[in-house]
Amino acid sequence: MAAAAAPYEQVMQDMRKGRELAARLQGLLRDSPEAGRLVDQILNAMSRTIETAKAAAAAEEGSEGQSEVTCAGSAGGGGKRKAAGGGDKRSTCRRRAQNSSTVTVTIKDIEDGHAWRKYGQKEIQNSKHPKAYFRCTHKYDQQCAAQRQVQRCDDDPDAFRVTYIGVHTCRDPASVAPVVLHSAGIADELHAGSHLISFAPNASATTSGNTSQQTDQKDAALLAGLRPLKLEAVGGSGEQEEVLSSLTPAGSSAVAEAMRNAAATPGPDQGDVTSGLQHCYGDGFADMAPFNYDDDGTFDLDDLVVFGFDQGQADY
DNA sequence: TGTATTTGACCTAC
DNA sequence: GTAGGTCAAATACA
Repeated sequence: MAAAAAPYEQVMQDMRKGRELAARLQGLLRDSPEAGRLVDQILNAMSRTIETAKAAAAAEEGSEGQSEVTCAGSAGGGGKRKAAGGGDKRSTCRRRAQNSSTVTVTIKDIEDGHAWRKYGQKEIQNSKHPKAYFRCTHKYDQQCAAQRQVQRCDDDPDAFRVTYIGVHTCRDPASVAPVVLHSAGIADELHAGSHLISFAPNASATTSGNTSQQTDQKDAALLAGLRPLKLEAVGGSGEQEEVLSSLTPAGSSAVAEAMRNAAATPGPDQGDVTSGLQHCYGDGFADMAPFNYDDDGTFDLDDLVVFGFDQGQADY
């Protein structure tokens, strides 16, 4: 327990900073591009917070130290699964509700500026809507263990219940913002590998061919007011009611455009921006809740609903 | 042609 | 035994 004291201090420090930044952001969000920079700072602070918390939790957990959700490289190469031998490699990897930070939030817009790759979808018992499973696009090239599960709310079709598992450790070239973090003191504390959201309209100064090409086109679609999230209603057969797909790195710039064109676009005006925060804050705040972050510890980002949280060490 | 998504099957936790 | 989570071949798309 003594070992957790230092991380706890760090946690509290970061969270206070997050709250302060959030308060500032509220005032700026309306029409200032500086909101973008603040968002970036908040994301990084939260990311650090979560990592610190995880470290503390791991220390307490002792031997249960592995906090990542998945085993890197277990599926990267390919090869048939019915694999031979007998020993299933995944048996050690696949755990339900693993000991990693797991946060569930309810948001209206699931766009969060990260590149997600859908790897599965499942009908869930007692739920009208299927649950979609996403992992970070950079799971294999950067060993980023972040995952999320998205399910449309039964009672509010406009809302999504998003479960974030793990924290991004990747540095998405399509998401890295050309935003200069020049705020005194703050930028220095930010470290590489944390969340970065681009608020630049053309963040396609990337060299990875696949994303640049697709990003351009999806940005174009986004500029036309479309969301990167595609919802396909599949009525009739009743097999699936909807499919969540196509979250792309382009989303980050979509947010920027949504901000810029908020007045002119009938779409999700600032909601897009706050929704990015929603998950961010949901991640951070909910994660920190067990650390007694604050009595009334709300960020006043009113759209955020912390639906619930599970500590990584929760017994399952 | 390369990449992302879909989807059925498989595997594990409960 | 069932439900949830993941894999990977097939397919779609840009």
